[in-house]
Amino acid sequence: MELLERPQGTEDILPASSAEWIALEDFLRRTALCFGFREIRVPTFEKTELFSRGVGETTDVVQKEMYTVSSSGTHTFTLRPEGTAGTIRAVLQNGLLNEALPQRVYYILSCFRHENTQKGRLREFHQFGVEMAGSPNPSADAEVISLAKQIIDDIGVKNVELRINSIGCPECRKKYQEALKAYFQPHHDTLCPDCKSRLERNPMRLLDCKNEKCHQIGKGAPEILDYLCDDCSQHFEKLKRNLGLLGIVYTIDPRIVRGLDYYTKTVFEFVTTHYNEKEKKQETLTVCGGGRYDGLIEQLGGQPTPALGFGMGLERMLMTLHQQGVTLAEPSKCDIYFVPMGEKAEEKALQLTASLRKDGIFALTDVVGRGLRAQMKYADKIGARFTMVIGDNELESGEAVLKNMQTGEKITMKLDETLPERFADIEIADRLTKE
RNA sequence: GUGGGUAUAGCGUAGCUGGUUAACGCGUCAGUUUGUGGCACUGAAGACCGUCGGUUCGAAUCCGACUAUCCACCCCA
Repeated sequence: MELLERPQGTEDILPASSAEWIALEDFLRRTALCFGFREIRVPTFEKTELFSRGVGETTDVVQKEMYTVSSSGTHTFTLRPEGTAGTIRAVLQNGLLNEALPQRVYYILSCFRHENTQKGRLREFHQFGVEMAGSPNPSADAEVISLAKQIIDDIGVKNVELRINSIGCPECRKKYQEALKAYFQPHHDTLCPDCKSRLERNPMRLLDCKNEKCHQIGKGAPEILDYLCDDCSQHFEKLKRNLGLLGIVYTIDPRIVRGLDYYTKTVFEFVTTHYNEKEKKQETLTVCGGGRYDGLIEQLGGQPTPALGFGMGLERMLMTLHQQGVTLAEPSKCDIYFVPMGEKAEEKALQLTASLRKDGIFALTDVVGRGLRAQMKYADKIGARFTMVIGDNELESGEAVLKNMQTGEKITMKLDETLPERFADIEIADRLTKE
């Protein structure tokens, strides 16, 4: 039954949970709009070079996690491993930076990374993200962060911590990396093998090594914040001030370096903490990560333009909500189910169902040919809120009984063209009494 | 790429000191006389016991490999 096996790291979103995804997406769209962001939709795949140049040749994402296919032989294409590169490409290609700046766009899309899967880590996962281009000002950073913050708070995720850092501009980083090398060099022999190679390639990566020895050595390492140039330093100070004004609590985490090369200055993460009863330890999960990438647009061939953004993992958001006992939405239930008995009644039910549907009511009737009892059972199983039996008696009298499946209450109604309207009133009243 | 766990109907499980028709719960379908669902009862469908190979008279059960999946490292959303 290999055919029936889903590829590793992918998920089916079934009818039972799709309502929750829709609710989440609606919420994201509404909130993003309040901050002036409008939706952009870009292709699922792009030319491979866009990612290798945009995301960075040396990153793990580019080096070993991309799904790359060649088609015509002249180009190779890659399923997007993140949303920023393609979005910026579209913004540049379509001249969106010629509109009033800053340009604000958001996206909801799936990303693909060939990783080993585990909890909260998929090969196809969904991301909500925003990008703002055209402002070098730290208040732009604060605005983007406050959008993420508002989403996380309003949707009801708890135990979330905002961690910020500045990794400076390329100049400060160069100085810092030299300082790091100088610091770690004497410890070279005690470092783990990974870190030995990191020392040459990307010394900043040593800082978040989980190896105990490297970790200990790293504790005394110089911090990037001490190596920021005046401009970067002032930028970071103003960001902190703005966050304070917005009442946004944060911690400074000098070890956030982020895995994508395009970041400059501000980087941040929203991290959830969750106590795992089984393992008896605190687990953390990044649900949102982002930062400023002032060099990316130029790197991709546009006019030098400062920009920033974030990506938010939707599976991780839902997972965290579920761990915290929150459900965003329940699947829709049938409003009314018609139970016809006999051929004539079937015809009547068919017409009634159609007329209710035209009024936007979720109405069903038998399409299997079941008897009364079986139909009632079916209506019960699908959670129908009302049922109406139609047989010879009803056809003759032109009246039928509407039954509230939850309360058992019965109302006699005329089977004429006013039925949809009158049913809608009853249905709304029923909904209200429940809330 | 590295390390560990798991693999039996749609789902959750039992069976695992080898022994013939693989069991149970939930779910699905039909029925308990065409006039009202939830409860109960009856019955049915549904599993080549992850795959391949080995040991044996005999394998879901023991052994090996592979694959998938989960968890952790790495890294990230």
